Amino acid sequence: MPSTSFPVPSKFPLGPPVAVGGSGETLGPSAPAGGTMKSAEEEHYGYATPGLGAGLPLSAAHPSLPAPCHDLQSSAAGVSTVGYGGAVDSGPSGYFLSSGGIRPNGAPALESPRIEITSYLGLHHSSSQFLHEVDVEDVLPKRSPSTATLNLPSLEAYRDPSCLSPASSLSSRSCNSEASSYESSFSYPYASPQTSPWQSPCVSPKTTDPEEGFPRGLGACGLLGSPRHSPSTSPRTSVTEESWLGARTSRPSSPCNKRKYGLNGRQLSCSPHPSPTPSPQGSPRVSVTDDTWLGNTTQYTSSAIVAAINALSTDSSLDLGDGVPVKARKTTLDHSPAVALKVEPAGEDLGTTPPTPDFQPEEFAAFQHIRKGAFCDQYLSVPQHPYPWARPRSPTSYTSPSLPALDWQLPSHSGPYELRIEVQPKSHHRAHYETEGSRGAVKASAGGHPSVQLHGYVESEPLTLQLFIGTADDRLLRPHAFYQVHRITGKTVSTASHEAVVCSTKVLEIPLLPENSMRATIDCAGILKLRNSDIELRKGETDIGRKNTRVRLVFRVHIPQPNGRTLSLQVASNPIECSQRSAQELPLVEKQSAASGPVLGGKRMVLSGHNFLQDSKVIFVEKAPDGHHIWEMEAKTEGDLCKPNSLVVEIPPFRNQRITSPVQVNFYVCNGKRKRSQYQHFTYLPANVPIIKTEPSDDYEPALTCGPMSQGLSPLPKPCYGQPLALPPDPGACLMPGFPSRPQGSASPELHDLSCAPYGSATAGPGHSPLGLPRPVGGVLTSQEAPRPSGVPPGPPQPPPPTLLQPQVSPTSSGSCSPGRRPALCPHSPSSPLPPGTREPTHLQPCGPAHPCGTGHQQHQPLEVPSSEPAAARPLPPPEVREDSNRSLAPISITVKREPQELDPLDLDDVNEIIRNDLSSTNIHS
DNA sequence: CTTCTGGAAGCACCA
DNA sequence: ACTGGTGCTTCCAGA
Repeated sequence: MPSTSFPVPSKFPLGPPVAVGGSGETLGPSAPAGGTMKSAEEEHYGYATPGLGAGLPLSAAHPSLPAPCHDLQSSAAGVSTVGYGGAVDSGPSGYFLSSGGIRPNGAPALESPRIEITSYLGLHHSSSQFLHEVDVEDVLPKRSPSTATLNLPSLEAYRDPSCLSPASSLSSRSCNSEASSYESSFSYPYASPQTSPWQSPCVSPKTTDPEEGFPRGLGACGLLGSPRHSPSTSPRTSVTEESWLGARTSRPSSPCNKRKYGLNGRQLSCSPHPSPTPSPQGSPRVSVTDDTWLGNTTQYTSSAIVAAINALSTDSSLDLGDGVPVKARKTTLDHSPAVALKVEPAGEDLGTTPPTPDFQPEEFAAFQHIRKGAFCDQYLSVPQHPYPWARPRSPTSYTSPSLPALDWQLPSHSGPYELRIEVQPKSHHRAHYETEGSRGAVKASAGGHPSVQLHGYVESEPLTLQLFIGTADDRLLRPHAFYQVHRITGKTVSTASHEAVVCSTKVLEIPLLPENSMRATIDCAGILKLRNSDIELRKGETDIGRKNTRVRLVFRVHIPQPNGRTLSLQVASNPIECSQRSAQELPLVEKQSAASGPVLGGKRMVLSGHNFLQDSKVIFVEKAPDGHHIWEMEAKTEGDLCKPNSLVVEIPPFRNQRITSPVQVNFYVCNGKRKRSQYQHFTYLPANVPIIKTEPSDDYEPALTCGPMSQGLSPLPKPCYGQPLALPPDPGACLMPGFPSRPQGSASPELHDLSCAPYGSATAGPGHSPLGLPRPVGGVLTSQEAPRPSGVPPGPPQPPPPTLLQPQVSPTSSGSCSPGRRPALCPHSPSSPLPPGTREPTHLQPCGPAHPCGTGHQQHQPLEVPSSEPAAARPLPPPEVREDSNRSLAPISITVKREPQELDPLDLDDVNEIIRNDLSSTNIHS
């Protein structure tokens, strides 16, 4: 493990800043050793950690918001502060406020003690949890300062101890542990309190911890964010807190019983104890649970209530909040109880997290520590880890503070820079469970390993490439709740890496060195599968794990800018099927020869992928915003040409030959009742599409639906959500420091729109997620929030008033963590499937406010507001953008271009009428 | 001996 | 309520 520590530390610019602040402080207090290291780091970096913490401000605002993560992110953004060091901007205050109680003090306060409470498995009840939280908060303050840093880590570690034991593979554990510790500190920023807990655990325990930690952590973000709805049910409901805990516990327990629902349900998790099996873990989990519990219980009172309310108000939010948030929140909230309450309502998650933000890193750390510590403590109190590597890490960890939340959609290129995946990973990679040994690093389809390169960077300063496991569904890209990146070490691994935890999401940090042309070979990243039962129980988790087995590798790089800001770029790989069974049976479309075609159909399209059968069927589907299928048509396939890896289909004519603007539909390959590929995007172009289309709006709509996805070629073009590339809502997002960009007015409105539409539809239809964002409390957010959000689409179904919007936005951002919330921005590329990676802000277009952005699912898509993005982001990207570019700029026009091909010069008049009708209709709908 | 894998058994859930 | 098909996890065993 330690080995991992690379020399790099210094190299990673980011790390230092972030980590430093939080970690350093925290460490110092609690663990001498660790502390020292961190402190050292901090010194080097000189961040203002505290300030950074401030970055969080947003979060504070968000409090209401659900996702802690968001908070973090948002906060960062909001703060705009300095990139790394970030200053804090006013944000902090905001945070505090928002956090309400959060106050720094409070936050830290988390009372580790509470942890003890943990015991309370029985608590199940949320109420109890809240209570805990409260307590914690109270406690925190006290400790926060001193203990916080070090202690937490230690605590966590200790807690995790349980984890430790459990853990299985060294690599992971070791990594985790190490990383985790650091991470935790770092993470704060991002992660909100939530994170912390996780992290801490992870960290400390070293080995095992990691896993546990992640899951939990994941839960926070992932849960929130993701919501898959899909499947249906979502277990999580009840448990939020518990779930977190449970999750943790459960794993360990795995042995025991997996899921007994009864068990799970609650306590069982507690069962975590049970988990013990996993030995270490068991306890750890327990602890965790405890934590959660505690948190819950304590805070419960107020927060619980609030949460409940919130939940009611906003579904998605709720979940989020519920999940991890609770604790986190609580903790954070704790700081300011009153506030907390408020927050919670809004978005639990947010609230929680945010609070943290406020606090200085230290505080966060404290929180985390506390939590962790609490948990851990109770269980184990092991000394923290050695920090040897700690320092090194710290550099890496930097990210946290002001960096954009992991669920933020960021562009892959901006100005002269472009982050590109030179070698895509294989479409299948069997993830390993914690109970199994590692299944190795993700490989490239052609052998070797994926590789990523940052183009356009001419500085001599090394950067850190972040890697985390993201979702691959139609929705916006976000950390995957059920999968975590797993650090692979060993003789076969040539790339140095270090694990960090951000918002409960494990992030692998890999050095990008100028001497290597800023290129990194990803041979150190495996994929860990978390048990569905563990994750679904999380408070905030809305996604379900069943059949949610596709992921994408998400790479990020944060480039310091002369103006003190940080430009963040992100690119996501093609989807990777991680299920053994699915990989063997489900058809997978990796590429399609055409992303769009005339409404008349008749053209052939070649699909390449896996598991195609002679009798495979290709079904084209048009979905309404609410998710209903408006039209379904089986395409003719050429059996003769069908091969396991390729399928030739004849594009069927669209139901409406008179469309005036491109219409995005989906199609999938079906090998049987339950053996369907993911939806792929396809855009029907008007037969005549004269350029008439003038109205962007029209175009947009269509585009929205799918557009984004197209970027890449990605096989998966998922519909709207596509996330793939989504852009960041705002470019600004990209820039860490000042989120100023965000503020950009226009954006916000748009966002709102998006959010509204998307969310609404999203939720409605597919069911997904929970977008519901809490509205948050817009008020709460205040200015701070506004900034950040830009990217994020607001969750709320309906757009709030302008003012609110911003706030919401921010919340959303914060919410990013939360599933529902994710930003809606989407690139417009209409149909074309964008590669995941690509996304540019610019590309994004705002969806009409009203529009449901596209089809139901797509709604999420949002739109983006290019303008909103900060200059940095904005810079359009270089040509590379590809499809996106087209989209981006003028979605409409672009579309138009396409159309021409097929269009006939038909009757413009008719066309115009149609357009008008469409518009009017759309407006109405909207 | 450890790690990486492929295969599959068992159990629980979904239709 | 029952049953078959699926999907998720855990185990086993070979390389």
